[in-house]
Amino acid sequence: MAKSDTHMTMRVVNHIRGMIETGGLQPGDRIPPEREFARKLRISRASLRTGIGYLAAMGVMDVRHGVGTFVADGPPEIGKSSLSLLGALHGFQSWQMFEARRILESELAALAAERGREHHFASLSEEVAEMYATVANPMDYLIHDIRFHRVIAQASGNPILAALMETITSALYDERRKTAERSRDLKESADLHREIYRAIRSRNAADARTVMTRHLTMAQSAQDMEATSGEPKSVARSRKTGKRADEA
Amino acid sequence: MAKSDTHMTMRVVNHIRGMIETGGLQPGDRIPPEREFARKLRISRASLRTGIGYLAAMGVMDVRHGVGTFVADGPPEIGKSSLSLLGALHGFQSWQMFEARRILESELAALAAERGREHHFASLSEEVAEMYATVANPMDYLIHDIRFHRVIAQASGNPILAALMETITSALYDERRKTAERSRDLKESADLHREIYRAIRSRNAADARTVMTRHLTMAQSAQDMEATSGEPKSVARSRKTGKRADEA
DNA sequence: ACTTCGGAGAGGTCCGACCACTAGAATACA
DNA sequence: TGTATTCTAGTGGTCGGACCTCTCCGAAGT
Repeated sequence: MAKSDTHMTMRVVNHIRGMIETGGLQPGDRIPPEREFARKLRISRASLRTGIGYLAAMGVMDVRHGVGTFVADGPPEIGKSSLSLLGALHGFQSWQMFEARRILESELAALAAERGREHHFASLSEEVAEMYATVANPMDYLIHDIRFHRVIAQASGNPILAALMETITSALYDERRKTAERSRDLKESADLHREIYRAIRSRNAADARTVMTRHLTMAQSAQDMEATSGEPKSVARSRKTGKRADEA
Repeated sequence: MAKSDTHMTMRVVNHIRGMIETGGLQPGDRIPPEREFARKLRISRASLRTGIGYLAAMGVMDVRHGVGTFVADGPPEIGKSSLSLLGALHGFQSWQMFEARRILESELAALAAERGREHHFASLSEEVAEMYATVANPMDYLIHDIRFHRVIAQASGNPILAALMETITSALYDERRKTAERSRDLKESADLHREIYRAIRSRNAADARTVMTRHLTMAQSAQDMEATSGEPKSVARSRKTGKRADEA
């Protein structure tokens, strides 16, 4: 994991990495134009672009056509776009994604109960109110649902876990974004969110974790039911060998 | 997340994605040589390469100089090399990584207790034995330590969580790979691993989770102590604004 | 002021040549 | 015969330089 010499790609990556680690490059900053930067690093523009592409794929750089290349701003993203690809490749099952989400979010809720601040609680309260107000409109409801969970992730005080959650949930939505839930379910869902909110606000970590687990378990079975009645196929496809994960 | 038309990169990515999703491309398979493939897709070799580079950065493709380009084999990797970069960029704290690891591995241990199979238990047992045998050699000990945790991840039956764990632990080792622990600590560590093993083998999920949590908490304080006595600097550097993570 | 137009500057794509690496075939040697 | 060496075809890596497209913003026109 060193190879600073060969491989132009790594040369670029390490150079920029160094600029970031020494604080010379911060989120939102712009790097020099490709032609100029390439000249400075004594490499071709093509090679420079390879390196930048690598960093952009990992969410570290943000390339904007006609504008420039910037260090990524906003919340960190860990392999956000890769999980669905990897999922198709390794045949991830839907229940595995739900399980991962359930585990992450439950702990996130517990942490939020311990470390959340007043403005987080205020946001959560507001989103819950909006959820009740939009039970008749699944599209709008979903927006507040997502925001609710996102606020909890922020309130947990752990951006790494928050990023992991973001990765999984986006892959989950990617898989089945249709799932137009019925209003009756949404009412129940809103009730659960309210319970979660109360547990967090009263700093009851154990309850927050428990209710969040219950909420996500229900959400999973709801989707499973809908999937079963529709097309009974799983995410996984037939594979050449099904035992790759068992080797050392 | 569609844009199949413009952007050559996405055209390539989506094409290969399609080949994977329809099962026409499986792990280990080789894609055509760049020149030929580019001609087939009616795009330049350069554009094809940017697309492949994107997929390679996400761990979906494996490009081997002088040999060919293959669909990634082996266990899935989610942003494995990106976390340390992202960490430097967003100022992830060491304790946050430890916390994420603790949460993931604790649940992984619990799941392993529920779903582990005989051959997993056998592997765990063997690694524990090796750990006791190498308490005097931190270098060798570490190998078995890592393998022990990896077997648990496999035994959990959830490759997604396993991949996330892999991502975090590798970033953790990346940060401080020196930490030559003392033999006395290793003996205690081995004892804890043995306890974890026993809990898992006896299918006691609660105990497995508890002991794993204890183990990782101890490991963290051990490293913290060592770090404090040495250089009292944190992973984070000074930032322009410290409130980026709080916006909607 | 407001709108429109155009140009500067940035990234995106392409071409075609050449370099570097790998694996296996062909060859030389013991 | 068996083994070591060399050669070579095939494949990814790098290069430079031409040209296209997109954004932004200021100048000109209304």
